[in-house]
Formats: sequence, C-alpha cells, structure tokens
Amino acid sequence: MFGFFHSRLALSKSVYLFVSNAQLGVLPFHPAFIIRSFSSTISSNLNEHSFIISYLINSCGLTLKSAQSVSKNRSLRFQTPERPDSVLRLLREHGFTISQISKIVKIRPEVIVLHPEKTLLPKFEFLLSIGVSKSGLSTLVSRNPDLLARSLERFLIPTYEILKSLLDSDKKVVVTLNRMKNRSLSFFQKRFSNNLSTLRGRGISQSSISYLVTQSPLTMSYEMGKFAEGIEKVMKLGFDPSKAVFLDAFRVLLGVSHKTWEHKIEVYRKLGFSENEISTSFRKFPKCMVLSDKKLIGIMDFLVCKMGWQPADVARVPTVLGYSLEKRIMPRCSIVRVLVLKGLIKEDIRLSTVLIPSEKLFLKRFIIKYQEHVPQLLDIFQNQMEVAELGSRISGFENV
DNA sequence: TGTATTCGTCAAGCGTTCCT
DNA sequence: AGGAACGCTTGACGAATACA
Repeated sequence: MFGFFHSRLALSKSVYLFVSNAQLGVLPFHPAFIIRSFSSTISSNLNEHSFIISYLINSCGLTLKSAQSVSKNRSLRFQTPERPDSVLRLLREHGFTISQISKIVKIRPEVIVLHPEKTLLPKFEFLLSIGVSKSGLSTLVSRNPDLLARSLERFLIPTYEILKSLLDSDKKVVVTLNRMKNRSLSFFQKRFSNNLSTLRGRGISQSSISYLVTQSPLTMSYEMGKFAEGIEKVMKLGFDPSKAVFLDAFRVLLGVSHKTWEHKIEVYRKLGFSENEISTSFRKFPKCMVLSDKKLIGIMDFLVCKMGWQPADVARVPTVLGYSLEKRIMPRCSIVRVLVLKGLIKEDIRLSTVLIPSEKLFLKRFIIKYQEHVPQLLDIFQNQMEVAELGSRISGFENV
C-alpha cells in the first residue's frame, strides 16, 4: 500500500551530501546524485536543506517543486529521519493516505516534526472523543492541518467548547470543524464571542447565526471592529441574513478596502456597466467585487467584443465572471459559435444557458445533441480544453 | 539561548447543485 | 432554461511564545 515510500536515500546528515540545490532543480532524483561528503561542516546548511527536500519527495510524496517551496519553511528543520518517520508512522496507523499526508505537509510542514506521542496523539484522541469517525479523522485533518499545528489545551478544546455551546450537538460541531479548512483559525476563539454579540445586537436570529457559523465558521474570526462594520454595511444594503448571499456580501465587504471598492466600480463603469448594473451584479454575486481587473477585462472583452453579448447580459448573470475564461468560457463559446453558424441554435441564446450548466449538462445539451449534424463538435471542445490546460501548465512553469 | 511549537493575515480563483 | 445557492482550493508571507 505504501510502496510509494521508497527506501530513504539519505540516512544521516554527516554521511551523505547531495550534489547541489541547483542540480536537484534540473535532474531527476536518484541515488546516483548522492556523493559522499568529506567536508560536512562546510556545507552543513546546504546538507540539511537537501536532506529535507529529499525526505519530502521520497517519504511524503511531494513533487520537487513543492518540496523546494516547503523546505523554505523555517519551522521545518530536521537533520535525521527519526522524528518525521515516527510521525508518518502514526499518521499511517490512523489511516492517512499518501495524498493526505502530502496535503498536510504542503500546508503545515512543521507537523512532521512534532512529537508523535506527546503532541500529536492526544490531538487525535481528542478529535475521536468528540465524535470524529476513524475514517473521518484523516479527512478532517488533511483538510485542515492547522488542527494539528495548534495547541490542544489552548485551541482545540476551547474551540470545541465554543462551537458546542452554540450548535448543541457534537455532530454539528464536527461538520463545522470540517468547514474550518483554511489557514485562518488564528483568531477564532479570541474574537468569536465579541462577534457573536455583534450579531445578536443587530437582532440577527439564533438560527441565522448558527447558519453563519456552520456555513462559514472562519467569518467569525474577523477582527471585531471590521466585523461589526461589515455587518452594519450588509444590513444597510438590505441583504437578508438568512440567505447565503448575505454571507458572501459580508465576506466581500470585510475583505475589500474603500479604495479597492471604488477602483473596482470604476473598472465596471469602464467595461460598460451602468450604476444600476454594478449594483445588481453585487447583489446577485458579491464576489464580483473581488475578482482581478485582468480577469474581468479578459472575460468582458471576450463576451462583449468577440461574442456580441452586452454588459447588461453579463450583469444579469454576474456569476459567469467567476468562471475561467480559458477553461470554461472560451471552449463553450466556440461550440455555440459553430452551432449558430450552422443555424442549429438561435443567435440570441442567453449567456446563462451557455455558461451556467455543469460540464456534463453542457456536453449533453450542446455537443451530444448535435453530434449527428456536426460530428467534429467534441473535437473542437476538447481541443479548446487542451489548449487551456496547456496554457495553465505553461503559466505554472513560468511561475517557478 | 537555541530549538520546538504555536500563532497571525489576506487575497484570489474555480466549479456544481439546487430551485423555480 | 434561467438563475440562485452553495462548496472547495491555493498562494504567499512571517512572527511570537513556550520550553528544555
């Protein structure tokens, strides 16, 4: 099962030294690249760094790129494999798969140097004691490795108690913990009660509060002043706190500064949105205010200039602004263009009809349905998708 | 005092399912 | 069909505190 875990290459810091970081970057990893070192003191830092990288690749299943990036973490320091080995053993004993272990290491690499029995095991035991299932444990922890990097006494237990007091059942607490999959647990317990008071003070019902907490627990960890201000704004705008869009609007308003907000409005104006359309777009899809200018301009240029839709059409379904231009919008529009040219669908087809349906549904409605008339449709679609995939891979390499 | 452990912050992107 | 609701993921930093 764990054949992935090759025998480790570097056994001890003083015995082996990798050729160099530069070579690690261009050559495939192989024992042949290990040479004996007769001067370990001179290059001990490099030695340790290379050792960590090799460990991350061979024992934790990371790619070279991730291993190099993760190894920069200052909290991740070890010179021999004993400690991380015993942590990995503990994780495997608790049912963690290699991909879950990789995930944990990528997000919170320092976990693999924590003390397995003294630090990690009690956390596992605690989570199991509050009703996390044996199989659910690995899912929960790999989604949110912060749970292992936080103190049991000072974080896990108090957080559990806070949630339990509000949500009543352990089951709901576990669901909520599963949703706290982010690296922003930091302020949760510190700010929770104040933010809770703000919500109650604004007359928001207990059920809406529970909804907010279970759906988006981390929202409760925002800085108190900002939190109160955000609630105020969203209420003033008339959003209904029992609806999910209230939450989205709230999170957007919390994250966007006045300056960015004004700037974004100016971008929408330049893209041809009326004041009213900007406002309805925000009401329907608050996230439209946190999309990058580059993304917005790219999508609008394509939809309006190349496809002939109007900004008003986009304002009607602003959700489309959240999609990937290359991976979703362009491939689908190519298909639509062909179908319109062939007279198989009407020219004034709605934007939402093309872009909102799931991949499966789109294939069914626009490709499989017309395959007899236009057999090459699937090829066109797949080619576009491949181009998009290639594009994202190239930009990935450029970022290295 | 050095090491181990824990804590802190924000921005941005992508997609499916559900309801009317 | 059209639109609303909901769920999930990643990147990029660094710093403070506890403890042996």
